[in-house]
Amino acid sequence: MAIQDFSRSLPIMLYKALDGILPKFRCIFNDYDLTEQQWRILRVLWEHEKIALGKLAELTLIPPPSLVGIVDRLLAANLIKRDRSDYDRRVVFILATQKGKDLESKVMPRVNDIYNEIRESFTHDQWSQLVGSLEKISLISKKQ
Amino acid sequence: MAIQDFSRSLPIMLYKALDGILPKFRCIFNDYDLTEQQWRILRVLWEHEKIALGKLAELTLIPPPSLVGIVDRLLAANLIKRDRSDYDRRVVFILATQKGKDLESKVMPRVNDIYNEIRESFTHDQWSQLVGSLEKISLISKKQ
DNA sequence: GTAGTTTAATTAATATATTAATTATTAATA
DNA sequence: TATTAATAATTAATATATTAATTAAACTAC
Repeated sequence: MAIQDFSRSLPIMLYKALDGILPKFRCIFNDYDLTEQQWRILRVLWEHEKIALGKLAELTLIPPPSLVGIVDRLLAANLIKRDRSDYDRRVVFILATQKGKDLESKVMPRVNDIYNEIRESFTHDQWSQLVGSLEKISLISKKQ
Repeated sequence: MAIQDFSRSLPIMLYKALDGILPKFRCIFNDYDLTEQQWRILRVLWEHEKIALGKLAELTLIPPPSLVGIVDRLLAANLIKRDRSDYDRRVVFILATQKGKDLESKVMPRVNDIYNEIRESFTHDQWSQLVGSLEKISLISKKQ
């Protein structure tokens, strides 16, 4: 099999796709002094009143060692709270403060506009094909 | 329009896809004491005898400020050389050393095996659909 | 030919990723 | 129960990303 062009390797294509859409979102986050990772954490907290740090790492795709520092900074910005579990003292729950909750109505509409703009540039069939392929790829390292 | 599940947002799906395949490649790079970014630079140098740092940043998708430090470390490992241009003293060319060139025959076959393994889990049609969609996404921030 | 502008690389400051080790707690087992 | 093993969070060390500012060189217009 012929050696493929590096620019058409799957990792590079995925990185380039991210580079293509992230700037649009970053413009929005920037207006609220949020980094992309901070946004991801708040985004999850708007759907979960209370969530263990490990579960938060899983849903945000942020590795736990990174998460600790990001949580520290969100704490300093008074956007979230820490709350150690009474049932299992190893577990730390993360919750949004009122200030953190209030951001949802400001940020989400603008973010959804971008989501829709992207989504609408594909047909329904193209989109479900894409979603299916990406899900398949994300499972590759899971099979033994 | 209904608020979509965060886990099905395009950025998260792209990140998850990367998380699905990168571990397979990292195992290989690890055997040669290379980081993923160092590998990307060498990968490009195996196709370009001599390349300006700016062009290297473009092809590897590594931002120039990061590239400076990564190049420093590859230099320390004696895998590449710096060479300032005589025609334009602002430009710095990067070249692989013999030691850097020698890695190609060791790393590329193993990397190509993974590429092929992934590629073969898709039909030709699915793959070209995927490539087309990713290319389209990567152009989004380019249009005014 | 000089002032102003652009460009390529770099530096600086801060945030995040990666990997390994550590701490505190809980679970499991002899 | 004492010991061992497993788990959740954290720390540590290093590498990379992001954004803004800087430096040096080249270009442009006057």
